[in-house]
Amino acid sequence: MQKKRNITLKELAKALELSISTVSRALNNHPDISEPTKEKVQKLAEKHNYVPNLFASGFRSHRTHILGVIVPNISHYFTSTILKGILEKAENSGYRVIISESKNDEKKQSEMLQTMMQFGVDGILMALSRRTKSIDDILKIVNRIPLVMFDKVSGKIPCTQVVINEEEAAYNAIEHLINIGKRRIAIIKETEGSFNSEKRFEGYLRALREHDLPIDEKIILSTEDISLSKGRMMANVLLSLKKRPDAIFAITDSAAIGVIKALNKFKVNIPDEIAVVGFSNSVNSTIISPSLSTVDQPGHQIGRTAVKYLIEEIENPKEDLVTRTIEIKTNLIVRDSSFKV
Amino acid sequence: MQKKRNITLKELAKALELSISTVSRALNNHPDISEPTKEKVQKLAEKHNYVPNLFASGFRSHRTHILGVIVPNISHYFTSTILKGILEKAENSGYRVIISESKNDEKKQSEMLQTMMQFGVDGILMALSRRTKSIDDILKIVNRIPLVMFDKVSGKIPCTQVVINEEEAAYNAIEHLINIGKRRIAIIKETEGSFNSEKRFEGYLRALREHDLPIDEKIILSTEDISLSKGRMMANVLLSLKKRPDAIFAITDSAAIGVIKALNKFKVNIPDEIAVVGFSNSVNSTIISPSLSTVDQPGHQIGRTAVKYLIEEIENPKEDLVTRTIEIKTNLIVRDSSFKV
DNA sequence: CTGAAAGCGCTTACAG
DNA sequence: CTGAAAGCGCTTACAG
Repeated sequence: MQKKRNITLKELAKALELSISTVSRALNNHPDISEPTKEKVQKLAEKHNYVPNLFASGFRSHRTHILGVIVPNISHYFTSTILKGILEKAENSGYRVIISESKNDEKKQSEMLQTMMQFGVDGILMALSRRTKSIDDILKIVNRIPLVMFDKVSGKIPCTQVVINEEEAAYNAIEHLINIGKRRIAIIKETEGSFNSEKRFEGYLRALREHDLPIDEKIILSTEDISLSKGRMMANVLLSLKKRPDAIFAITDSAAIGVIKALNKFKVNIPDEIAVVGFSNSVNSTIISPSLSTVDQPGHQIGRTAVKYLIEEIENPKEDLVTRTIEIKTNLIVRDSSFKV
Repeated sequence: MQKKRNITLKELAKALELSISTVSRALNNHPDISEPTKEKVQKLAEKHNYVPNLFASGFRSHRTHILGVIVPNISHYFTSTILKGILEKAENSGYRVIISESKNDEKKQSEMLQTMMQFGVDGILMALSRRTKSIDDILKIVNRIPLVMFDKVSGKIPCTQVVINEEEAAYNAIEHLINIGKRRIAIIKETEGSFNSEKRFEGYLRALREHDLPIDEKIILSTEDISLSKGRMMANVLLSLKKRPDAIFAITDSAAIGVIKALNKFKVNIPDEIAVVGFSNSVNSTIISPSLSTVDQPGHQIGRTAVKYLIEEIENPKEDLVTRTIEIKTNLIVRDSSFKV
């Protein structure tokens, strides 16, 4: 099929017996152009459904108005709410967004960065893939175009980082458990110390310390990839202890849900015998029974904020690279799994 | 900060005392160029971290290698699995993907189409937003660049459409309920006849008819926006009937989960008293208790397939526009909510 | 095997 | 108020 090409400035100019420059200016509402000319041009442009070729103008002006986004997994619910925020803010600011999945694969992540550069994106937003060992490729990027990181970040990369108050959020969750009378609180975290897992663990430790509760290695469990089935397994481990915990804090909702499933199976009363708190406020937390207390992470706001800072850096380039951390506040949502013991 | 610009062909040419043409050819592995020259060029390019400016080359060749994707809601789980498939297949085929949300807003959808055109995407993938009244804007697009629709489609748009076997899937679900001994099967569908809702309803009707079961308007419920809370409400309505149904088929998982929640609340035994079947196989369907029987929609495959056809049309332009429907098979997943009565 | 030159569609400093 | 011309970075038909 002979796809109709978009009409160009040149063709409009010819039809109007004007120069390309004049047509271009008329369309951009340049003050130099007379009203009658503007009208004439704009009318014809409309009639022919003229759409400027952004590739040409972007190419000319060294600006593409495209932002690149790299996330580990697009179908992770929390990630998708961040993306929502990113899309919304970007579109409202006149930017378009190219999204890529790194699939938690470091090599893939580097490739993505590379192609994003090739496409001449104006800036990059990214969440680190799990187990990113080498940040060399990222450091190279940082020197070339603005980069803003979110969620999974690294303090070693000099750029703006938008994160939640991980440590404090965990602290509040543990304090809540203490307030409802719990004294022996287990934690399920990640083996490999990711930024997020470590911060949450720190919050856990601080809460226990500040409330003069003992820290017991036996109820500090770590797992490689934290998931529903791992949560279930860890719960079984905890149930088999001589001194069972009276609360379990899992650093992700899916693990917490696994915990609840295991407790339900063994008819352990939640929250009386063992309370459970998760992290994320994913949809599932209201589906499971009893409903899960969890930390609400405002993904939408994280996305919007990250875009805001990125565009700021694109439009006002700074002299030096600095690590700047923006913390987004979270809320603990108390549901049945930890409600008044 | 003085961001380092990418090095250009011109600069490479100058450094090597070669012409731009030669450098370009060497980099593209053109057979005309001698081995020593190629090596020399490629070595220097690598050293300077040369990345071709795809904007320039795309602009030159009228091809951007960017696909536009428009979906109603990115954080809908099923959608995100489709996007996963789209991203994967596109990237493997050398295309990048721009994603936009229409938010089920028709005006937004038209705007998105417009900007996608401006960005010179090579083709568009889209799922219709709910309640799209006018398809004029879409018909205009179809004449200009390849368009492939998926999931929420319209028979009125002449293009390739990738959908699941909606009617058959619903038929199979109902037949399964009949096979486990159910005779009075209710359905919860949408008021405004979306393509998907209508097809599923047709499957429901055909199954009842072919098994000589009566069709009773009282247990055919419709709701505006089908959601968990609406599912709950509809279940309450059904429970209040003199002649209760012995099974409920909800055309979405979220509604089905609402149904289960309501039944649990009234201590109705699932599936003995009332069996429940949903549609989508969302994560939630394994979290709810009892676990939900549901139709698995292979989102990943839908996404991959849609991209496959789109690229085919981009690379081999056809003379005429035809409506072509590709059906992806689904599987009924039987879980506790409808297991052996 | 290599180079000079045109051109993709647009913007903008310069000239009048 | 309008136009001619350069140039963004690349590819490619043409020439040698």
